[in-house]
Amino acid sequence: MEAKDNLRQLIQMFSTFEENELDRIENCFKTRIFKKNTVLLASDEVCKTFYFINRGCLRTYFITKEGHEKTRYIMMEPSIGTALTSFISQRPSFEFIDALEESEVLAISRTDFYRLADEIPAWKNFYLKIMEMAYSFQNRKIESLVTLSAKERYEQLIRENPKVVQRVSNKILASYLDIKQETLSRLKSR
Amino acid sequence: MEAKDNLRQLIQMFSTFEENELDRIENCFKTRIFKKNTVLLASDEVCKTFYFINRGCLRTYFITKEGHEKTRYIMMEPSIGTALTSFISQRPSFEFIDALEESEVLAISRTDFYRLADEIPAWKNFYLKIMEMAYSFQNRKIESLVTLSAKERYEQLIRENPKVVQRVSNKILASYLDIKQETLSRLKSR
DNA sequence: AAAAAACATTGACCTGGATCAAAAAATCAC
DNA sequence: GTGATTTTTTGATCCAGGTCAATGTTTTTT
Repeated sequence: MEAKDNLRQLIQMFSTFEENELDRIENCFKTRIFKKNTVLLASDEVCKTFYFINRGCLRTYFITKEGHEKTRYIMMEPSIGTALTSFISQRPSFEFIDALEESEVLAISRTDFYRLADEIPAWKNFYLKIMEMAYSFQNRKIESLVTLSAKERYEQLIRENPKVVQRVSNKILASYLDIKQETLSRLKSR
Repeated sequence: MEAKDNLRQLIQMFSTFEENELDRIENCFKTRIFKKNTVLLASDEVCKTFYFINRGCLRTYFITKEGHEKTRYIMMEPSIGTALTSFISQRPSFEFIDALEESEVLAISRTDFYRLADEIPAWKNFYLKIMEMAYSFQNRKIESLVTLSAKERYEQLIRENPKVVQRVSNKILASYLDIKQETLSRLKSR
């Protein structure tokens, strides 16, 4: 099956698995399809699912007390992710997850995810790698926020993630870059 | 020995160890004392050490192309840390580590750190917990940067980490909060 | 304890990006 | 396909926090 093959391929980039471990892991994932704009996790809910995106695009974001959306992370196929803070702590999430396009994902429950971590050492390494990457990603984001202008952040995104710029609306891109939609529009015309 | 007892106490807050494991771990750490302003890691060096701060205060920071310091993290006793991105990847660090006060630390080499992770499951869990915490911390920092004003970030720091505000110079605090020293000075007088 | 260096404060001024408002263009729903 | 909703663009204005410069104050060095 197409989606599960893609999953196998991706997780093997992070850690080394036996065939039977891959079978075991694969069986924990269930296919789900979400229509555009579906909310997979609302704020105040506890995040109990980890996603592999096989087709489409999800994002995590939160809403400020002034009512503005701030996008933390955009997941475009093939990739993985979830509302990590809540997934880890099992406290209510301040983040939302929603689908920016119709998306086909493979989902694993937190219970299964952690069971795998206890029972398959390579899966614990996989988890560790994910955390390392997530950390580095956030670190990089802070670096961009504190050293680059709005325009430079936009140019960096075009350079490093042109697919996202092509497929995602300016409204969402702006919220990802932490600038206003109006500003982004002006940046592009300059 | 005082410092090593403090180390034992701290790591047991993250994971559960046997006595003999603790002995083993403890033996990997060497005591070092750094004078104020000592640079423990310069940018472009590869970070090969992880620190437990038993007394004093270290920080990680980087320098922008305009020559401004940006402080990422302040470690005040008792705590742990290092220039994580380089420590993980073993690529040259863009971050520096230096001592904000005369500090007594226990240091473990990356080689020993990873050997322990392979040989003591509880240490791998410890590492995972650290990564989870580091991730959450960075996430929180981004949230503060994108939702709070300079004044609100300063007030949050006073609220959540008053010790740091007392012991660290305004120059460093400002670079931690991503504001200018002059602005911080004005905030305080308002 | 004096000189030097680093740090903190205060003032005047400037600017990148936000805000508010309204029109134009694209997308969606039936 | 057409009306409704959402997104994008453009204009006018504002302001938090930066910059530059000068003066105090504290810390370090000798």
